[in-house]
Amino acid sequence: MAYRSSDKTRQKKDAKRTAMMQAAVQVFAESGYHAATVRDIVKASDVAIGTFYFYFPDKETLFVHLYEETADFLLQTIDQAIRSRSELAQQFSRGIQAYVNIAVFEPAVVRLLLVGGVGAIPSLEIKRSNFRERMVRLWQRPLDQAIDTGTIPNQNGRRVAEAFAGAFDEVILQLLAMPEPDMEAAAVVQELTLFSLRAVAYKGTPP
Amino acid sequence: MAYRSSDKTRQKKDAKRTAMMQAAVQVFAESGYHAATVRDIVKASDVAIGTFYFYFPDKETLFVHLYEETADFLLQTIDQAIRSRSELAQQFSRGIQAYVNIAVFEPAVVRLLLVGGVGAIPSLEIKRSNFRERMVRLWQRPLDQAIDTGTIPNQNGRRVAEAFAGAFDEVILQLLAMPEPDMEAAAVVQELTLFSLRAVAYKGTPP
Amino acid sequence: MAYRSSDKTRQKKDAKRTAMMQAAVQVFAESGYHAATVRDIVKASDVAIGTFYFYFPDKETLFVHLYEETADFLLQTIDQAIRSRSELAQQFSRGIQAYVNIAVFEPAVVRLLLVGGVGAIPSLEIKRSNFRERMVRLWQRPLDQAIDTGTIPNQNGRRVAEAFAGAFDEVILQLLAMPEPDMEAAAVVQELTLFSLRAVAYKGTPP
Amino acid sequence: MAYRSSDKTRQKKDAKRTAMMQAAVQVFAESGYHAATVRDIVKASDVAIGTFYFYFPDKETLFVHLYEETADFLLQTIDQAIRSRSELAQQFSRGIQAYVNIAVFEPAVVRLLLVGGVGAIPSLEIKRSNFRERMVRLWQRPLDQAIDTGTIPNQNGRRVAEAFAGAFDEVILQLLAMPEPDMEAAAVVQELTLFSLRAVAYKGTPP
DNA sequence: CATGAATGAGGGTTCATTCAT
DNA sequence: AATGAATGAACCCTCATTCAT
Repeated sequence: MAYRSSDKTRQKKDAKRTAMMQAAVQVFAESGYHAATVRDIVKASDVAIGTFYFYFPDKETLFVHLYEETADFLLQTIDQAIRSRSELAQQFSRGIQAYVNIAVFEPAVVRLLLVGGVGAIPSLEIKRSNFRERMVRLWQRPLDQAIDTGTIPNQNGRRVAEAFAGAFDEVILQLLAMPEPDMEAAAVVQELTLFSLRAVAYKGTPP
Repeated sequence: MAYRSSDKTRQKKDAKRTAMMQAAVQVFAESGYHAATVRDIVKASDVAIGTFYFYFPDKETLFVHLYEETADFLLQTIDQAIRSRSELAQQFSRGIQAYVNIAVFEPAVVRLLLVGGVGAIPSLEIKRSNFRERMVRLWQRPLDQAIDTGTIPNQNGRRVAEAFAGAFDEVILQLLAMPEPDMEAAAVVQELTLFSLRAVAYKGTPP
Repeated sequence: MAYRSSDKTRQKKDAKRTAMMQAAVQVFAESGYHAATVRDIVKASDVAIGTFYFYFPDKETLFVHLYEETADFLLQTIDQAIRSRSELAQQFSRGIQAYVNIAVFEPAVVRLLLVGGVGAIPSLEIKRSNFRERMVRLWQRPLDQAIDTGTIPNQNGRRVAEAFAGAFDEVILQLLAMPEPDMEAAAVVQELTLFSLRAVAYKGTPP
Repeated sequence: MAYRSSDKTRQKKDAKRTAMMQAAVQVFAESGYHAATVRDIVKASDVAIGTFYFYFPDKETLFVHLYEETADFLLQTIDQAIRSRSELAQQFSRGIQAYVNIAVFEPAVVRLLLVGGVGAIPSLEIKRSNFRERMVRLWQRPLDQAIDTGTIPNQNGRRVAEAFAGAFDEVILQLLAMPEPDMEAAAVVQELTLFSLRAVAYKGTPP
């Protein structure tokens, strides 16, 4: 009694937790795991340091959680974009589009995944390689399908997918390093799409 | 006599210094900048901690210096390999070969550059983007030449070079994650070469 | 009506307060002052942390209060048992019996007094030495009387009482450390009684 | 070379370690484990906080080590005093004498053992009960011998030894609470000896 | 030159306490 | 009355760096 709990209170608490997590993503993305201090995060969230430990068990757990959540979000978003089409050229076009979109609108998400977690923690290394693996598989699936259906000539789908994963990451990171990433986004999407189609010796008409 | 003695001393000093730097490269590559402690480095060098500060001003300076030196070594080695040939296909083949070679024989060098310096230090960020920039230019030069001479169709040489840089890095990192990288090295070189030639719509005969 | 209502309220409030204090005694006895957290106490009382501070000003004050209250209870119970008899042997027998009873039925009370408050807080030190002092005096009174009446030979009543206080505490603590203290309780009472009577060179017939 | 190590340096280091441990004993004895902070200890040793961690792995380990070392010292000293004689009265006289001596000359040692470690740490609880156990056995040995040889009547040697252990502790703690413990020391020894001999119904001539 | 004892700023975390609801 | 989210002082500990020997 008293305190009509589980209604507005709970919502507010969840909102705050979410806000703190977003702030944490920014800070981790900016400085990387080690350089980012809990004090930095609470400063960015405008709360006291004790509040951090009210919402999260510790810095490491939060980071790993954020990393996984963010990885899932990125991978699922791209995956859905790819799966929304059945033609290879469309699949790449959409997938790259989705990736670039996230990079432009949520640059911290991409930075967290690509640079924030590097060399962070032993316990994260496995998550990281897991993320890389899933990223590679993301691009490998449409490739293998296209090889099966004869849309593209036979090739090492796995290795090509690795190359794509690395290529897209680098180009997107370079894009984010520019003063106005959104200006270039469309061009990047198109060029990467054509690049990838050429790289797999795709003979159909590009999108 | 005197100059010889001082010469020897100098040599000895340089030898120790070099040994410590090599140990440091290993440690930094292994753990990343923050997780690597000065104590780890001196332990690996089998000297006292004071000795470290006799040879190097501080951890950060050493790291930055190592990063630059290592970057120079990698870039120059690849660059020379590329410049040793004049035909695009050969240039890529040799360049990739050189990169893979370094990765297989000096994995710490590659790890230091690709992961050890990520999110390490603000003062390193500029060196890192510098390194990325030079890496991109490395591949862009032969591309632009080939475009100029009509060997390959017109395309955004810069962007394609970025994609290559990222692609090669990722594939090489994946190679290093395998149990016996040297077993796969030759295949990786060939596949990456073909990949890159297809990606630029090269019509000549592959090497 | 009004006074009854407020009466009920008062009763309810007191009941809750009492319940919390009992829970606190258990927690303090279990972990000691420092290791016991306010959160432990409210968890054991099944109330919110704010409620704790509604009933008690702070952790330290509660602990001191609990300590004093518990000390009073223990000392008075033993004292009454002693005063219920006029013969030395009976007095010791009854006093020891009372002490052992409390230990068996309210072990937390004994633990709180004997170990929970040790090295807890500067402000408690005086209460602790006070408790020890009263405990000593408890046993000293019948001793001095017996010396006065010639029941036992002359001796340093104070020092002997100190020895008894310490002896009883230790034996009782050892008893509480056993798996089933109540099994041994009767034997402990008898042995301690005989022990103490011998120690004061009592020549009458033991109880 | 340089630095004639393992001679003066090592001695100095050991001396400092010892000095810090003594300071730590004082601080732990004064405040108890939890209330004593590492900063208190280094302040008492007049060194920086890092120096503490150069010599000791952490607070807990040091405390446990100190506790064990101190316990061994106390128990062995008393044990030797007891074993130096073969007659019960002499054994108790000497043992008590040894205990009181330590209390007077090294009060912190006694305080650390009797109050400093109470409710400190789960990992210490076993050491504590171990210490109590050994303390009891210390007094039980001469008792059981005397019972065997018929020097004293049959009785529960274990329980009596517990009582003695508690009695001596309490009297000694009370002694240490006095303004000038050494003034009373001799009287305490004599009285406790007589007390214990009476308590076991010893009929020979007291020392 | 080389050593390693010594330093202390700063990081992660706990927990008694407050206060708006 | 009761709640529990929020606070921040203070704790333990690490590690880059210095300096007397």
